[in-house]
Amino acid sequence: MARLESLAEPVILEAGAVLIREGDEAPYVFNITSGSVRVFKLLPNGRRQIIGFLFRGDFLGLAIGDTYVFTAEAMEPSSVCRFRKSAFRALIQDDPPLEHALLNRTAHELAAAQNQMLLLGRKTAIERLASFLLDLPNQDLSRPAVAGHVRLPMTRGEIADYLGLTIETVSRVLTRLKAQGVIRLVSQTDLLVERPDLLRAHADGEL
Amino acid sequence: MARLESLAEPVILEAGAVLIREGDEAPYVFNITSGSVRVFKLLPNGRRQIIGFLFRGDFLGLAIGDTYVFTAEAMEPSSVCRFRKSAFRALIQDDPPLEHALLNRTAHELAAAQNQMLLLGRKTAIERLASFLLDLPNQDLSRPAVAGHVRLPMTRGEIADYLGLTIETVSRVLTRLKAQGVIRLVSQTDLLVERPDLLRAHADGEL
DNA sequence: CGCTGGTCTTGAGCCAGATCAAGGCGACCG
DNA sequence: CGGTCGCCTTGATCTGGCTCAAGACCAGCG
Repeated sequence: MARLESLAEPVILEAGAVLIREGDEAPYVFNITSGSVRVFKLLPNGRRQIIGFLFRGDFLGLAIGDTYVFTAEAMEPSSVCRFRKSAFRALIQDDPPLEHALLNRTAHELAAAQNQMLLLGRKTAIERLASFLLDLPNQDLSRPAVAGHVRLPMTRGEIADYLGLTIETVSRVLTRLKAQGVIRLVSQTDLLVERPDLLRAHADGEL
Repeated sequence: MARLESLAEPVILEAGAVLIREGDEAPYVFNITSGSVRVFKLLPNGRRQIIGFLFRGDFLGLAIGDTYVFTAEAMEPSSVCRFRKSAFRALIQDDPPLEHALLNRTAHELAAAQNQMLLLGRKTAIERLASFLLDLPNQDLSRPAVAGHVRLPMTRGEIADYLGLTIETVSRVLTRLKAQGVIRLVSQTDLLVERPDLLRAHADGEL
């Protein structure tokens, strides 16, 4: 880790800054030190699929090949550490524990991607939202975690593009969950899960 | 590799045999030596999402955790090599090149999963089929590869569950592509791509 | 051969979610 | 504080793909 740090170039990003552009040459690997990042792919006519949301500690750009296969943008003011890929590879080369940790992370990401494939291919809108709310890492480290409290650091549009829906459907389904007493909308970015059991049942497609 | 083989237990599977059952304890890792395997997840009411099709040489069951997170079944008479996970892990432990190769494979699988997320979340039925036909590894090793020839070793139902569609839609879209002169259906399991350019355009959502 | 069961195609109608359209609600700013 | 700009919500309508239904096409088998 100490050796990793010696290679790190810190970079400060403002909200909306492009970290990685799909199709560009891929000389860097990144590690997020603060803030949040959205990773997505685009179709020619502008349709967007968000692949994931990344937070402090997450790695980015590890994927193989000479060009990036997705775009990454800061969602808010953020900071990252940048490593030249060649140097990063060399470091991994003679640090088996590091490579092992990387394999572990990648395997976890793969499992998460497979869950998302199930969600995108076979779940209804309400099941997608329920799954999403349950999966959200309750990464609200600043304040004492209130039980059932969920922060949505992204916009409705980003949620929609992550879940393969439209903004309107996301909004309507949240309203529906509220009407059912499953959740309570505290503000646009905060909500309370009042019935975790029902939310779980929805997520698993049992209702 | 030689050491790998010393740990291998060969297993013969008939068509439809269950290799891995989601939720079961996960003591084994597998490598496919012949045939083909479908990997999928189920929702309580029977909806199925096929995560991938695996062929000779592919690894299976590497994912972390104590229980399998998906089901795997042989699609035809197949054979695999089985390794105890503990032994496999120990072997990896002191074989960095092997671990490196594994990381590489996993990273590739992750990239493929991300492409599939784009497909499932944002592509139309015709775009999904076009992408699928282009991605199919032309793994027809037995006969001299005819240019543009694609074999579909799986049923329409399996294609549907892989692409997040229904059997009927898969059938209709193939008929539509045929009517457009993009492909020709030679038999139920074989087709010819007559206009690769159009197929590519469809796959990228440009039509 | 004719039967049988599985798979595939095709048609008709329907519906969940998309699209189109109109406000509402803050947050920020001068 | 009034105005403006970005989101977000809500309503009305439309539609791509699903569902339901009926045959067609085999391959295997007695």
